[in-house]
Amino acid sequence: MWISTRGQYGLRALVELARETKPLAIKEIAERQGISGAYLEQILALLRRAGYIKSTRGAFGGYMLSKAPDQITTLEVILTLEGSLAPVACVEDSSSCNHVNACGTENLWRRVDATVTSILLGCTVADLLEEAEFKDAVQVMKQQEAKPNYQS
Amino acid sequence: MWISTRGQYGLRALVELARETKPLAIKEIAERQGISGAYLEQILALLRRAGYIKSTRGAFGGYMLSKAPDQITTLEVILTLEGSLAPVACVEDSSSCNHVNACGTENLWRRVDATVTSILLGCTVADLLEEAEFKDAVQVMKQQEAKPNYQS
DNA sequence: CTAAATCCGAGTAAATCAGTAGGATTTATC
DNA sequence: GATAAATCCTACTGATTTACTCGGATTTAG
Repeated sequence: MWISTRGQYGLRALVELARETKPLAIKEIAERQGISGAYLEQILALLRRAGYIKSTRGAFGGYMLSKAPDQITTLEVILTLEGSLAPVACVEDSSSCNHVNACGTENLWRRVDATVTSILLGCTVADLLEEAEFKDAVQVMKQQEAKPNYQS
Repeated sequence: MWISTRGQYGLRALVELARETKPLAIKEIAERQGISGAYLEQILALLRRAGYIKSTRGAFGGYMLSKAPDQITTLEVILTLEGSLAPVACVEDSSSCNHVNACGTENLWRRVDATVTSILLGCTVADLLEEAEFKDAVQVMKQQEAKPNYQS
């Protein structure tokens, strides 16, 4: 598990915010996700300072996205919350290598890094919301199946 | 940096072993890589117990690969040393999810996991050795370029 | 016998993770 | 203006992991 809960919770919180058009309170998001509100608060603070969300203080306050969901890539969010996604240090900073022999692993790690980066760059919060809403719809369909319609 | 030095050092040690046909001592590998011998020893113990290398004890002892380099994928080595490569917990164990709403991030993390896995599965120790030897050759060529040949 | 090597278990300083705790500030509503 | 509901901010903490170090037991070539 190399994406910490900070990144996961943050991304999922953005999806929840993308569902709404009015401010959503930490407490509400935390309940939907089944996680600690105080912890989520710290994560949302990072996302706010990075400009992805804006807050309304006071009663009936909460958070809203400050950009359109399709303008927020999962890459930037994860980089904001996790710092870096490089599999090994030398992918970020090639001076961090001190081995004597030529290292055969460099290309491998660069390829891994580039691929992960490209997947996350190609996936926005809007895409995640779409997936979540599709799952919601499937869930509703299954419930209706289980409950046969006596009216027909 | 989500691949720890345990995985990196272990993989690089295997490449060193793949260069040799006789036992190579920890001390020698550690010097070539510029890392701690006592730490490397623990890593090699894991690789030995997992069956990738065999040891010869006593004077003039050391380690050798116990399989052909092209029969050892980087995936199995990294899994042995790192435990798991799943980006998030629910990719390994779907019961570890407790959120209430549908989660839009599941497919994303599964895609990342599958892609990383496939890259590592498609790269063997032989491939890493080839890259290392290519770099060695380039290094030699550069040195000869810098030192013009007065005999011609 | 000795030197060189692996084998094995214990310990450890530092960093990170996943929170908890508590108080200050802001704001809508009564 | 008081109150309740919310964000804001900083500090602390227990558990785990990381990247080692250390010491000694065992094995083996010469």
